[in-house]
Amino acid sequence: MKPTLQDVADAVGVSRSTVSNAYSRPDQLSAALRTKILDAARRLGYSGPNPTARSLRRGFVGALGVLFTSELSYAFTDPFAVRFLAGVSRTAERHGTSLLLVPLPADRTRTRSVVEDAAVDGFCVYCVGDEDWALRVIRDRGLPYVTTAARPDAGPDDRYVGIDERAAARSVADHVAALGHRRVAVLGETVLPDAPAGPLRLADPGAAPHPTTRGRFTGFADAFAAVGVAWPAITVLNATANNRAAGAAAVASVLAGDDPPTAVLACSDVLALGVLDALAAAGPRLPRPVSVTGFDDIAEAAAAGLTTVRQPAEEKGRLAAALLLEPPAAPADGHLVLPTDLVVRTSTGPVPGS
Amino acid sequence: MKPTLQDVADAVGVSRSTVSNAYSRPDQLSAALRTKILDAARRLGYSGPNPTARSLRRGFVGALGVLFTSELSYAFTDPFAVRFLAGVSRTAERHGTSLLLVPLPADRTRTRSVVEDAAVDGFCVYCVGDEDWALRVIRDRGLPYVTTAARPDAGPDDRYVGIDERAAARSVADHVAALGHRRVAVLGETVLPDAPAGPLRLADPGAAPHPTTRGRFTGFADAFAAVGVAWPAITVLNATANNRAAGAAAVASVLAGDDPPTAVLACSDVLALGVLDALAAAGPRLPRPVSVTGFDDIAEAAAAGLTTVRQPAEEKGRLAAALLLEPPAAPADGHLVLPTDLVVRTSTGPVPGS
DNA sequence: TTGAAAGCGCTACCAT
DNA sequence: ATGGTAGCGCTTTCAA
Repeated sequence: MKPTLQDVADAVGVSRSTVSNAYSRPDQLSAALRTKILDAARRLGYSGPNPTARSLRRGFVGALGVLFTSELSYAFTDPFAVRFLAGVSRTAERHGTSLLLVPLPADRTRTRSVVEDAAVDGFCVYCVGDEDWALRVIRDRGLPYVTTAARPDAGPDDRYVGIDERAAARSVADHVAALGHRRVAVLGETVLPDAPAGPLRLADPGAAPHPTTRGRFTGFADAFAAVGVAWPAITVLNATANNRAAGAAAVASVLAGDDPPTAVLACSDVLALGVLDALAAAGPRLPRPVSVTGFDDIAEAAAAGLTTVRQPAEEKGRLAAALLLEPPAAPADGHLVLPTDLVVRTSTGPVPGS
Repeated sequence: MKPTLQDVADAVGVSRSTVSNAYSRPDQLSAALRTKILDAARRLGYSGPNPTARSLRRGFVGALGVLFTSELSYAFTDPFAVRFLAGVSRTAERHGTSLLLVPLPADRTRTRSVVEDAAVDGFCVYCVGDEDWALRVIRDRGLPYVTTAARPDAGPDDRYVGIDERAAARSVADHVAALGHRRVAVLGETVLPDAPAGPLRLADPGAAPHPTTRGRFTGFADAFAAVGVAWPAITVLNATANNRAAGAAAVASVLAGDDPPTAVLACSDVLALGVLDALAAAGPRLPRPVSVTGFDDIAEAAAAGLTTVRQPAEEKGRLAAALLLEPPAAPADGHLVLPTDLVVRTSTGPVPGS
């Protein structure tokens, strides 16, 4: 049996409070007594107060939950997510706070979920897809949280650190439109639940259930509407996951068709890189070059010459954690809207023959 | 005040045990009563048992600690570390286990450390540098743990999942030696504590304090000894961190010298990529091309044409977690030695003029 | 500077 | 199927 604080107290002949103080409030007892206690502890094999018991008693844990509403391994697979986490971890480190990465089980019917059982003082929720369920649990638990995007069901206590999705998307779409592109496709991930890879009917950009996709599609639509291209004339492409292969799969059929778009605007860089892969694979069979844009500006984007919108990934993570860990950092309304930049590289060019 | 389980029990007029069962052991009470309890809970705003109290009572937490003996953000910055984590998270996910990433404070003198306070059931320790202190804490706490390398101070209970560092290093060094290289440099990170960037005196490869560096240097030495190049004839280069820039900085001075080595063998791909950067920067000033090798085979290695040793990064993480979460997975001796492969690309070639 | 008392919120065992 | 009892290991008033 592991010894407890009580055992140490007994061994030294003092009370539990004193042993507790020896660990947690060294200034509350004489140095001599403290040494004596610590020595006895070492001798008995007592390694300090039990963290769980301590948390229970104190009422807080010293850990921040990080929730990815997707497979947990996504967090380490997607370059943007990794940089976000790097930012979160930087803030956490400064505070000596641990990070609890919580896997969201595919099976939500399990009686008790990991989110309900997470011993944390708050949550950073990285929004990808359908996190409403998890957010409800977090709210019910009364835990503070920060999301990476404005939520449609946001309450007054909701904090987030995001970007102006619509304006950012518009900036890159304006660039594409200015190059003369009129036959274009937009590409998002899980545009509609359970949709297959490839073209999709979407009545209007606001019909995309996920807020991020909705915001970006709306920005794309704004830009093209301004040059006379109405939404129905735009091809909507669906990817079944946010990765390169899924991006390639999503455009495959339209690239194989006989009148492919002259530009594809993707909702993320990884999807856009997938489009570039598909283009390379289709190669000489294509009637003309296709412009491609991404979103995020991950490291790989530069190497690939991808035109994209840069958003400050690490900063987003740093601030998300700071909103929780450094309350004064939070502005009155709890929102932080970060700047974005259009980054023009070689993946976009004028419409062939225009 | 948040309601407690007791409040719900009072409201429904049952005992605490019954409410507890409603959440944790649904089969222990009638469906009707359970529904009634859950409804009352919702009405009162009770969101389920307090995770901390539950852990205290049950004696386990349902979380695995992951310890990086370095800045926590290193975990998300180094490509190899990220893939390792992806593997860990995959196993964790399968078990519905959370991952607690604990930051190791630079300041180890703080009375109580995050390692002592981490509420976890075990630890995956990613070895980089000086983790002895942290390992002692973990052992003292009596927690099971797995490291990513054999530890010199390993006890009988120590489990690890690693590779044969020495043999792996030898395989790539043999390749370099076979190409005729005799004037070579080896490059490691923090070869000696607090050493500056650049050349270093190291009496013999076994003198490197860090086990991984020691193993790899020894393998390099083996290969060159076999072709008549003794250790003292090999230049030892030190990088002050495991990243590209540090790799470049480490070789800068020897590249600027008038008799640079014909090959540089690095202990990691990121370091090797840094050497490639330095080579590119030195460019035409160099008397002859320099062969470079890495270690790990991260994604960037392929793009850069880097000759390296592949080790299964994700697998390492997956198995490390499995050793903890699936005890039967652990072989009797608690070790798992994973295979490695020499991957020859374009960064190595025959000695010029040989 | 030290100690006694009073729980933190829950679950598991054993009865009924 | 349900309830009573007895802590899990600790910290924090408060009084001495």
